[in-house]
Amino acid sequence: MSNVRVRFAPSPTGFFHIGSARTALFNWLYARHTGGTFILRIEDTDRQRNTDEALRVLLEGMRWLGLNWDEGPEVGGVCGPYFQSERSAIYQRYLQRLLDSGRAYEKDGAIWFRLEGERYTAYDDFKKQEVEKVRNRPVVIEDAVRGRVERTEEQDFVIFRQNGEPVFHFVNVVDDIEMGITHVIRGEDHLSNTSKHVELFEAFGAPLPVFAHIPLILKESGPGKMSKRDKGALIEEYEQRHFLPEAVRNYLCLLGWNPKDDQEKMTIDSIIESFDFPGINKGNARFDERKLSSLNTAYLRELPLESFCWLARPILNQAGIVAEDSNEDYLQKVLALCQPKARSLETLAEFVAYFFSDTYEVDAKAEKKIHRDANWQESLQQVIAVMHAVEPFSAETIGASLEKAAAEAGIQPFAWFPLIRFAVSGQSGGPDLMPLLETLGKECVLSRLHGLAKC
RNA sequence: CUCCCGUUCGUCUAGCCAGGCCUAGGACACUGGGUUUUCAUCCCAGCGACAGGGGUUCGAAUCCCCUACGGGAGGCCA
Repeated sequence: MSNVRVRFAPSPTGFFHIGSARTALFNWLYARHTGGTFILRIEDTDRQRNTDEALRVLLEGMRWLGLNWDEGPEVGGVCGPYFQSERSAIYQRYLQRLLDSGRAYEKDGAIWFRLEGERYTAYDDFKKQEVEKVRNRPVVIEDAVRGRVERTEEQDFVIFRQNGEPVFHFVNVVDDIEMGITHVIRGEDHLSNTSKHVELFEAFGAPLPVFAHIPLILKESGPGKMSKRDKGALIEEYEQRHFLPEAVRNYLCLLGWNPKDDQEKMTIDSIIESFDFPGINKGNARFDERKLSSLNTAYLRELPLESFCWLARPILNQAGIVAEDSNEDYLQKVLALCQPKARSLETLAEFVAYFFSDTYEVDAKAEKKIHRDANWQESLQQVIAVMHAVEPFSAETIGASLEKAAAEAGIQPFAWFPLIRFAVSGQSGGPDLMPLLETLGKECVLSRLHGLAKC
């Protein structure tokens, strides 16, 4: 156990943003890498939007990604409470220290932090007004990701609002001091705030934590960082779309960090082992769902069949494809056939639909392809004749019969495959054809072949 | 407007700190082949980038400066 203490300090907003999730992930990884402590602290100083539901979404998202916390809500810890709304007494104590040392003062009913330095007034083109500024010494931030960063804070800032509530900068620093946070890992959008925070740490005479500002996640298309309204911005979305959490987590690791050895699909243990600040990039990373999907497919394919079935069953039930009390053996057989071919759990229902019902989508492209062969009707009749004769109706016997018939007709047996597949599934792709036919059964196969012949 | 950060294939990135090993490597996507009786995997190949300009140097993707572009911050939001 090292003395590293990191924290993820989200404000419950009702959704779990992918950028927040990645910040949580990096903190968690660093804690696990160093054998330190990962703390979850809820920054609920804000108004009405902090509801129980908002907290639930957050905690569920954390659990879904497998980010367990060592101190925080539900698990407690020595530095509690872990909700800022319950820490008022601590903030009052710290405020008193600043008041006593003359580093805080009241103005307009709010309490301000006083910077040290020579005061003057200047016109602020952003605020479009005259403001008091301070000729202050620059704050030096030794950032673990970006190196030395200098920034000068030049205006006093509010630390307690008129309504008596402390503001983010104040509570954030106080809690980090109180909780013994050693490393502050957060998004680059906080880099500019860091000078305020350093001023506060110093005013309290507290040692500075190591700061590590990680790059932001940019939206997939268009300018700017990912915002909650963008597609793919919320962790809940991936859960609902049945992405595998290991895949999402793996992808998130790669957004702004890499192990520098060309590895991409990695176990979480190997990521924990190699995760460190030098591997974190400085430039922002653009989100790319295609890459996430390819990772997701890779994870899906290597799931044990048992796990695959366990995940697939409720999805198919919910989609109305498979009844709750359906034939277990048949379902197992279908899923075993489909796992190596399916791209995602999200699309699994449509992928397997034709196994469970005679009404299923017909792929227009596949149909066009079939019709392109002028003799397709004739071929279909030949296939029907073959299928009629197959007994027993097993993958091996069907294959052998087709091969024999094809040889007699002087063609390659696989020339019929796309036609057969389309006739029984309406698709151009899918599981291995022979086992597929065996699984559907003779009656169903013949009926569908005849069905297509009538068209 | 001010301040801070960044900039290698379409995207994620390796290389940059310790300049020559870079005709810039990998992955996703895309295209074309091959394996597979179909489908999918898999394999091979192709496509494709050092933002621009100056400097330092025998030599720069790598060091320095400028410009451009991108991102962030500048709330009694977090």
